[in-house]
Amino acid sequence: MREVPRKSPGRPRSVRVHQAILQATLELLSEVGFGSLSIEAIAARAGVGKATIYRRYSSKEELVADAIETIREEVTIPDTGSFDGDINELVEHAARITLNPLGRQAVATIVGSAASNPRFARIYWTKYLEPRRQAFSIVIKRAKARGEVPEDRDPGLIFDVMSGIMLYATTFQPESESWTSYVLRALSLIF
Amino acid sequence: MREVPRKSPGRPRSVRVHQAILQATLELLSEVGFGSLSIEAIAARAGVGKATIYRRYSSKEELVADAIETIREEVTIPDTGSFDGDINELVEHAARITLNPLGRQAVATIVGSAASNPRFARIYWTKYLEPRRQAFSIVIKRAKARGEVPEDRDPGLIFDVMSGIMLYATTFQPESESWTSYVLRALSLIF
Amino acid sequence: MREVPRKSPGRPRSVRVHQAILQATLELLSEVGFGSLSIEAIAARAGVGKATIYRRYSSKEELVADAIETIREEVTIPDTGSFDGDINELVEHAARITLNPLGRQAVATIVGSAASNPRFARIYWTKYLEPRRQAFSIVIKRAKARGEVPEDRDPGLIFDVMSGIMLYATTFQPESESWTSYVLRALSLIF
Amino acid sequence: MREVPRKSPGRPRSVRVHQAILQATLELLSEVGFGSLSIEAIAARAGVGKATIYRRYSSKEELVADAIETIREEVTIPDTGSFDGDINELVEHAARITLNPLGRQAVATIVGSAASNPRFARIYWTKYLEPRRQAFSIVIKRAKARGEVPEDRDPGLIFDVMSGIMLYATTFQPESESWTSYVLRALSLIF
DNA sequence: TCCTAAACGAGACGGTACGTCTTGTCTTTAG
DNA sequence: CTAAAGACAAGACGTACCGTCTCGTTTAGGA
Repeated sequence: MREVPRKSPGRPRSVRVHQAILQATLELLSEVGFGSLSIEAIAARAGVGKATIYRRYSSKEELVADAIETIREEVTIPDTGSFDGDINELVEHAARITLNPLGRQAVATIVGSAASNPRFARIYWTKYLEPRRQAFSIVIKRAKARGEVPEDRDPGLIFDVMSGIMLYATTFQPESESWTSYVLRALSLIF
Repeated sequence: MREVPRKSPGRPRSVRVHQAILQATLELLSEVGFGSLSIEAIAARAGVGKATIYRRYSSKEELVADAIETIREEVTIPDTGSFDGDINELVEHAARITLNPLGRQAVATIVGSAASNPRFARIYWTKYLEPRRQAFSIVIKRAKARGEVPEDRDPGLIFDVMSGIMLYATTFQPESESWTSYVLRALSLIF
Repeated sequence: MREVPRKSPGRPRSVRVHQAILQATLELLSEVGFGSLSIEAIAARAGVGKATIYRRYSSKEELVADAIETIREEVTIPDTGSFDGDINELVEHAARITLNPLGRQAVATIVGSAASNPRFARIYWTKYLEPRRQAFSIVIKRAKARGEVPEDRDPGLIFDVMSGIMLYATTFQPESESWTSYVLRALSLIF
Repeated sequence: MREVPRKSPGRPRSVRVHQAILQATLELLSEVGFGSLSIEAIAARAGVGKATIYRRYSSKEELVADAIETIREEVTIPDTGSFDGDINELVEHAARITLNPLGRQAVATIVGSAASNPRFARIYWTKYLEPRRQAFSIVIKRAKARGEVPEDRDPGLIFDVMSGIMLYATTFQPESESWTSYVLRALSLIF
């Protein structure tokens, strides 16, 4: 993004404050969940006036969406030499995100808001899933070259099915089996 | 339903009131979503005192869980003669539930609450998914008998993957394609 | 047909709460003044929720008007045997009210609000001044009978002039002289 | 037009700004009253930054006191040839001030603040009442010379009683009679 | 038929959080 | 150095619900 030379008069918005708000939001999100998240508490924890938050975001959804964005990690394209190895690495990476409190709450927030607030799901799709979906096609391309995946498979669709499985596993956490091994077992059905 | 002969003294709880509460809950759930659902509004719409609700349910989650239970439809085991036909019927049935406002909100509620309130997901699992998972194994058995599905496939796992795909499709509603055709296309990857 | 005292349904409003609100209002009024009086503080001091106050009064003015009403003392008609004695007693009685913090603030509130809120002054007039104005005419009647006051004097007007003097003295508190002796000196001009 | 010759370094305070602030203050004072008067609104109407106001005045009271000062009219000493005529002129002059919105609000502000903020009443006393009180003694002196007022009357006290009557009339605006005629009628009691 | 006791509608209650507004201070750029 | 613009921490505003608590009024057995 181009750094726009500012002309707007008045005191500029504080970067420090911005970060304090986002951090407090993420902390509280992972502690109490989206439903019990209050702007009042975020402001208090961030040491900030409520108006300072409302100046930036017009709703809790918007704020949380922005906060969640900041924790998105770099898109990683595994290249272990085998398709199985690549998939393993992707799943383990997803597990690290999905299984800590913040990740769970983030996922829950997105899916929970999706029904009443499609814009919210859109943000998650655009900012998080889409880039990974793109990157994943490279993994598939390599696997096809190695003959590990049939040529006619749609990479996007494979990614979606994988994501669906992980979403399902996260929601209805299997009890007798680890998340990772369950997901891998389910994935064996498609490959 | 026959009234069970009770011994407890005093005025018995009104069946009419019970139903009014549940109906008002479902109506409001589909209108405003779980997050904006207020007991106050439910009581008002049902023409009931708040205490009457709290006498039955100790939390919004409990009430909604009970309300959602009442809309679960009969478990249907399709038997069209071919596996493809059976799957088609299942998906179309799921579409009818998932694509109306109430169904969407119900799913969103369950997944959204899953992170902070596992009990909620548990109810949905026990009351809704599990029975269908069981029933689905019959469909698979028939398909195996017809040679349409390999013998070593785990029916439960297939059901889970299908559910995952539908959950994903419901959350990140594809824009350019209908829910049903998208889901069927994704399912073609596993069969 | 007899007007049956219709009893409204629901929990009746608590008398204890009502009094706590009024008392807290008066306390804070005398401590911080009308301008700095906050509903929040009144609620806190009364140990009451804000909504409980707003249920009864729709504005700070209304609440304070009601609170001030409760401190109005009994209308006293002095009868010392002489007009001078009666006036003395009235002024001393007024002094007791006007010179304590609560009385000062009450007067200040009424006069300060009179410009933007005539209704406020009206209440004070109807509930406080009018009855005293009526009662005062008896004092004058006795004085006229004794020949201490000319027959053609309008009792209401005399009362108004007396009140004006006291209001003026209260507002521009003389420094070198006591309120009482100053007021009596001023009154000597009219009698 | 040239700015006033400066001695202090830096940009001099703008006279235009100063006047804009005072005018906006008076306008808003007469529109919404002292209680609802906000620095924010004054700054907005004057087209001025809030800090510019705070640089000049450290409180709303100070600002309003200064603003009210600017509207004080010249002290006029009537000389119609008769005491009655002089009084008539004084009362009519007072009516012009007291009966327009700004005058009413100014009076209300002064009296309303007197209880919690004696300094405020002091300003009004010093800047407004005192000079007129002095001037009034000349009117009385002439009346005494003409034999219209007894020699032993204290001019200051007469002025005070007159002011008290007017203050009272302004606060409890008589309904059935004009302010002026009511005041004159009341004054007839002392002369 | 009366008595007992819970259920019911209504709504008051002490609170929490909402989103907005104002206060007095601060930080920036422009003059 | 002042001015405008506006960000900032603090906290009051009046509203909406929370979950609990009286009220007076049904609505059922059991006596």
